[in-house]
Amino acid sequence: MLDDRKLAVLRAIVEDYVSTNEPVGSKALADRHNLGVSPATIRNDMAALEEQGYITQPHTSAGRVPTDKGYRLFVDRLSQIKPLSSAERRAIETFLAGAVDLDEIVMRTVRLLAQLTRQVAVVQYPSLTRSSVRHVEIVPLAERRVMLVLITNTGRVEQRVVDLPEPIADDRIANLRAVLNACLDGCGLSQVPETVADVPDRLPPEDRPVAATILSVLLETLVERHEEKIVFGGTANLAAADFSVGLRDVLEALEEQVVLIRLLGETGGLSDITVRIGSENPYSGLRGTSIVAAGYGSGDKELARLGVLGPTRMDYPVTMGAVRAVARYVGQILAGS
Amino acid sequence: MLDDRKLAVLRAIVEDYVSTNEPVGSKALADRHNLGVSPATIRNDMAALEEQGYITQPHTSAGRVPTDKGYRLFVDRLSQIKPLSSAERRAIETFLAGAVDLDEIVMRTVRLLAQLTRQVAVVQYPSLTRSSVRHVEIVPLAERRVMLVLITNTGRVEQRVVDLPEPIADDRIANLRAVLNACLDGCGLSQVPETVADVPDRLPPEDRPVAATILSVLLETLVERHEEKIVFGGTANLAAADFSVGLRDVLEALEEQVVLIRLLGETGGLSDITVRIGSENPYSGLRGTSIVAAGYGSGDKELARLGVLGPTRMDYPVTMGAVRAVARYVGQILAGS
DNA sequence: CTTGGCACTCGGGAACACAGAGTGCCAGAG
DNA sequence: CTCTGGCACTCTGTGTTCCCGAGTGCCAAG
Repeated sequence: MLDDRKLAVLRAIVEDYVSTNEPVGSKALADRHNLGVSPATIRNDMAALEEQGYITQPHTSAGRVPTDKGYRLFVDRLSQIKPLSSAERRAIETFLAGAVDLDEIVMRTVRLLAQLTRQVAVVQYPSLTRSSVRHVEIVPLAERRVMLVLITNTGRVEQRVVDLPEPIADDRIANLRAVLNACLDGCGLSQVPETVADVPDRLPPEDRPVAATILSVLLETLVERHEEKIVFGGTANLAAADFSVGLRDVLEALEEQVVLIRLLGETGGLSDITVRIGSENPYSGLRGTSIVAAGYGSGDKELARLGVLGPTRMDYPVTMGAVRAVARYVGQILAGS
Repeated sequence: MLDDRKLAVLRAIVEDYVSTNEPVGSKALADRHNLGVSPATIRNDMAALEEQGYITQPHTSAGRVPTDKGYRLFVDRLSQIKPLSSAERRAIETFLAGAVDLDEIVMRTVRLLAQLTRQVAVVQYPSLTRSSVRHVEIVPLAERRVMLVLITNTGRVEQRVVDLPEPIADDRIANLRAVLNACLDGCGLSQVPETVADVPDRLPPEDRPVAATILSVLLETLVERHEEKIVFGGTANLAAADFSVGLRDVLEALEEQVVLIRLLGETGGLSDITVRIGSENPYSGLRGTSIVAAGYGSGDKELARLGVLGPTRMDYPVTMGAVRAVARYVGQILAGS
């Protein structure tokens, strides 16, 4: 059905279209790639490719443009991920290494990705549900008010102010803190609900009401914050792409946390790269855009995802290379801190 | 030089141009506003206004458009800040009241402002330098590693991992924490450097090296984070405005923290509203945009600033009203938490 | 199966004309 | 001195027409 030459033609079309942003015709193809056949032959192949929905012409007698299906085939079978240059690798490394805390790691990652790919970058904070507890701190603020701080092994910090039902002395707080930490240290966040069930039993009866209040806030924090935290940057690159049409929709989508999270998608393997092309992705405002995403994590556990978003007409091999590389480095940095 | 009628004409031009986005001519003015004079008279006034640089014509024989100088006069002398409707007030109140921590307050404020003004919203986190210490926490992570957590009276939390020169037992950490908190509690962040100078003296000699390390990181955090944290949102509104030209520049400016901070500008009084119109603002990429900003804070102290950014052709009275209202409510919320 | 030739189609730019909105100026009235 | 109506002038934006060129599909021959 699709012999090797037809595939080569499709590849050539995608490459040319990506680099020139103009519909590509049979003559130009024959000139720029040495396919060893004449334009007429290419035209026949193109007719076949169009027949099967891999390419299309914007109007009669213009060149051909890849369809989403065409890009899909290209990504799956016709392209190889392009590794970064060693200069780029070094740049990533030094740039990320300068970060002092999680916020800064994430922020720098966004900038890095955006700059490297000239696209919009999207980075998810290490997921709460997949992290574990490193420490729980209870800080007295006023007689009947404490701040609850939860620190995860990924460096993420959640804090909440808690109003207590009754005043409580500092030493009782200290005890509560010790018990909590004893129970929870190293506990996976998803196990926290079961684990804390034991806590009241280990406390003197008079502390239990206060503990209950604090624990309920703790659980609430976990549940409520189940919605993942996510940031993006590099929107200026959108304006540079010829986008204009639909730009508004894209910006709107980016500001919708929910859409953004679904966009990054479910996890594949840790260094699997997910590509969603145009209409494949789950939000109609993003019909003209593709998403290239990957998971990152330390060790072999995926903590969260990151990726870029750009016009379907993007340089997939290069973009995928950049996303993969950044994901790996972020994983390393997180593991080391 | 500028009699009342000329000012009325200018006001009418600004209002019409803002609402229609088309150069406004003498006839249209005479029709839509009852100025009581004929178009010819208005033409004479317009000639005078143009002479003095308040309005301009895009090309010969088009209507007039206000210049930056014209908007300035309008804002300073011809307009009154328009208060929000009570429905809007209620909406603000309930929306902001639902926030559980500082991050969420800021995030919601951004959304609120963006939605209310249909413009890009910019909100600065309560400034570190103008806050004071509520609590310092030192959390042991490993034998020679602790996490330093700094909580401010505005609810802001800064954390840093510190590698220690030598192992240290938990009870010594506890002592250090107690001393630190005793010294720093309630201390304005800008006074911290002097205040911590005493700390080593109050510690047993063997703890001093460790304390020195921790203190240096603490000071570093204060200095380094002197750069203020700032977020924005509502960029989709930019695309909706006819912007197109220069949009790229605007997006770039928004992603530059430094530019953004200077944009919000120095503090005036607490409920003073600052307006920067077009070329008045300090960044060339923003020639076509205006910034409306205000300080917010609890009590009478300004903690930080917030505002919106939009095309110079914006509805200043309404925008200023929204910014002022939001700033006040945010102040209240912060004071209450 | 490939190739060169050929007629056909269509989009986009250039040239042009035209209507409409708006101006500036002037002379006369209040 | 100020306001007004009239008038000639000057633009821009839009619609029309025309033409070129790129690119195609098809066909017959190698």
